[in-house]
Amino acid sequence: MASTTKAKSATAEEIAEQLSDAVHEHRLKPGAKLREDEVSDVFGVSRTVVRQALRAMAFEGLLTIEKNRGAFVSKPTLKEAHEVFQARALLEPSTARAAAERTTPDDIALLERHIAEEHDALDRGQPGRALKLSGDFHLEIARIADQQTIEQFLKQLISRSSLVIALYWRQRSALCESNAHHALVDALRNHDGATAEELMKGHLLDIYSQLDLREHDEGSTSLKEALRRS
Amino acid sequence: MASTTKAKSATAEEIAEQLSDAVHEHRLKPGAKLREDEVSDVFGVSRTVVRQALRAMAFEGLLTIEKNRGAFVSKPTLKEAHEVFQARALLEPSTARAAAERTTPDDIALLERHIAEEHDALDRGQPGRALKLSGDFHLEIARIADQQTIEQFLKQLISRSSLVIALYWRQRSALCESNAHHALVDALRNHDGATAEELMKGHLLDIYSQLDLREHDEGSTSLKEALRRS
DNA sequence: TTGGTCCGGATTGTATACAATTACTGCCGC
DNA sequence: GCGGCAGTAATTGTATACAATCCGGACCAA
Repeated sequence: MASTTKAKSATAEEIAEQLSDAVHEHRLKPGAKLREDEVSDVFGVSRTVVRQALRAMAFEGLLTIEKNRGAFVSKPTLKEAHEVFQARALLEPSTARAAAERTTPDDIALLERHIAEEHDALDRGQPGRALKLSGDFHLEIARIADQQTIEQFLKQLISRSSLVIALYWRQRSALCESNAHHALVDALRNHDGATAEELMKGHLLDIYSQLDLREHDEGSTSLKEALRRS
Repeated sequence: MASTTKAKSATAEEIAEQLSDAVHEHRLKPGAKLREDEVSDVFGVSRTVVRQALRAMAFEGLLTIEKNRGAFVSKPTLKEAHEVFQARALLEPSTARAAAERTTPDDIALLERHIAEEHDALDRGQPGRALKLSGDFHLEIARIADQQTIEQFLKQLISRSSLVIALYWRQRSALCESNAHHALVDALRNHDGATAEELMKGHLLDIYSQLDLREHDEGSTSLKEALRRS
């Protein structure tokens, strides 16, 4: 599963982060199962630590743990997909406004480096990594706003957004959001809170509108799962 | 700690819920330590299950787990206190508006029963229980709005609010919020989203303004802890 | 073939044993 | 009395052993 069989002896946080990255970059796709002793082999720790990591990820919404069955990468429903972006629409614009009033030159430099990395990843044909960086960009804004609580929620929402994108993204349109991020940085640099708020609102709507939200059959697995839950 | 030494063999979720109730009702106060084998004795399960419960509570912000030291009921800082109510101000008014459009007569009956219980608890001299019910009232509104994601966040925010209130509530003013809740129910019954939103906004500001947010020394323990972190 | 049942293997859930770390007490020197 | 130091008890962190549950295939009967 992972690129290289990694080093031994890791903490639960490190395991969770590496697995989270894999999910964010769509190397682990929704529905994939994570067996405990498989993960424990890869990371060279006991199942005890692995279970900590998996449960932590479940709490963030990345995994869904079914009792006696195991941990699976979550498959957000259409309803959950809507809810995620509704919640983001409530939290992020105000946060962007607050961030604009506190942005320092260092922050600007960091954000611009971030965008550059994002472009770089796209050029190298690593869309998964670009997507993860794009999510981190949004997180960075919450950090600048110095709102740890909201940042924490946003982390979960962005994680779930990544799953939503994996499931419902329209293939035809490439991710053209880099421009939106650049405009946001401009607003932040100018301490223009109102514009930052509006840009963020529009940016979220833009992503939202690029999702395919129609009801559709989910392939063979959904039938089995539907029966299981009967 | 608990009222009666409870029955044996409970699940992690049950343990977390009972402990959470104790925190919400201020029977477990911020700073209190929860030892693993003590809890495991009370509930008649092994430490393994207890640790699951404690970690789950830590994710919700109720507990803070310090490595090799144990789990303590969280003591939100002033900054965190502000952040909690800022986040609630972003989430709850819109949610109340959404709820107003979906409220059913059954929901109204439920909410009114809820308020009655709240008054009852106050009359019986159980302010802790009244506070918990008050928090559940807010959660109920998110449920009516059919926003599970926001409901989940709100659960955490209300938990933390309970801790904030335990630490920063001005003793002099009794909790007079019951009227606010009643007015909200009226707005919901009339499907008056705009009014519900405004009432919720005002209600949150009301609670917020009743907190004592000045900087102040935190007593003897903070010194020891400050030294520990040096 | 279809349907059902039973059994074996695989996987997760729980308890326990052990290691690592911390806190505490008592003692000593000053 | 005060501050440092050591040894021990107490507590948490991790690994492992065992129990419970689930999945899948074999087998049999209709």
